[in-house]
Amino acid sequence: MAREPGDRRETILDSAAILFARKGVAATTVRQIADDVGILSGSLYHHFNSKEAMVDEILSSFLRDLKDRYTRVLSQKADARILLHDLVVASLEVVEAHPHATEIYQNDLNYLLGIEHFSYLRNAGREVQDAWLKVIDAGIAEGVFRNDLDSKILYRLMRDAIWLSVRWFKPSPAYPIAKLAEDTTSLFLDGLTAKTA
Amino acid sequence: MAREPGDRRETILDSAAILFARKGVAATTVRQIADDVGILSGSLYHHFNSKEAMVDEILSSFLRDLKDRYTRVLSQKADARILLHDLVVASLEVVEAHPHATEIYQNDLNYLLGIEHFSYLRNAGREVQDAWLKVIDAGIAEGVFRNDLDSKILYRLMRDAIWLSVRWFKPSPAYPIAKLAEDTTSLFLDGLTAKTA
DNA sequence: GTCTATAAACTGATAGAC
DNA sequence: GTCTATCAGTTTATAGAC
Repeated sequence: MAREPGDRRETILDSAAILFARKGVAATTVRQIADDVGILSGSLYHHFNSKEAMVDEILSSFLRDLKDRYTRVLSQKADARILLHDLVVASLEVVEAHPHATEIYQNDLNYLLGIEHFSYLRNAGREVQDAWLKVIDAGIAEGVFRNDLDSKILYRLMRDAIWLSVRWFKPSPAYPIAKLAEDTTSLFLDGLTAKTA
Repeated sequence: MAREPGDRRETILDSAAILFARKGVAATTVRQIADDVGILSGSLYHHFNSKEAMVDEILSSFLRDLKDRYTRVLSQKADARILLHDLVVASLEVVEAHPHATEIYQNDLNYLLGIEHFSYLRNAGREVQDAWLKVIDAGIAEGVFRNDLDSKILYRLMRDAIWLSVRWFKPSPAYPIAKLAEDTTSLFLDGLTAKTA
């Protein structure tokens, strides 16, 4: 098993992401990251310019993946119900692929937005919103979705329910990610009320 | 307008709560709190034993209020649909009454649970969950709610959507908190799909 | 690529004057 | 109740040896 170049960087980023997600970026010290990797804190600066740079790299790859998947979903021609379902699936797949980055984004966004360098996160959030609003508004226009609820409010309610699943959902053979996507979509599309058959 | 005793404590807690909510507990320094109040950091320790003690007081009054309101809701005899609606209303009223505490709880729970003193927050979360599960499970048993979705998953999806509204919802005359409660309940009970009348 | 050593700034908190 | 002054510990980050 030959080690690739850049392997070391990845090891460090993995440790950092786990710690950032568990205790928050501000409360995680470079010493703790170095301890976890098994080196001294000064050595981290051979690989990264700063603690911020580590956060940046973690969040960037997360957002890149998210944007790609959303673009793929929106490129389909399909019923708004299908597209909404596919956005849920795409989101949950990103949660699965980047659980720590997702948690950092959810927990520390306010803190990061206070740092000049991370102001680009505001645009990222806006692009995600645009994707959802496109689908929701199309559904309303087609008469597939109700028109008595504000689409931005619908988006925000669904967004938070979906992304915060990173805090509690652990996929298992009995309840895999695909099943959570089905159940979440079903709840949002059809509601909790029992069918009076 | 006579100043009550304890007024000063409240002033400090208000500043602290706003800063904790905006940047996170770990990233907020006692100096920043003191600056915001208009005193020096050492003077804070005449009113509080530690930074933790401030967080503790902010979260305690938040959780006390929440628990009281949930108890009042559950003491009613009513249809599960009504009780679910009332839990939503109670939650959003607590968000409105304690916006900063709500945000601190949502953003910094992981960090706080890492501090020995805040382990009681785990129980608080469990009690909230119990209240919701009681209502959801009763609704399923009565046949009012669907029985094909796991009640714990339903709870978590609704919980995160409701509580995270603290991050974006600002009540206005045109869209007051009661309206958000109606819309949220309506989405969860009836879903997004248009009625085919 | 890691370590040694350390700088420079910042942190929560304390003691005692006023 | 606030300020002055300060402590002891911690923080991110750097310079240079190995």
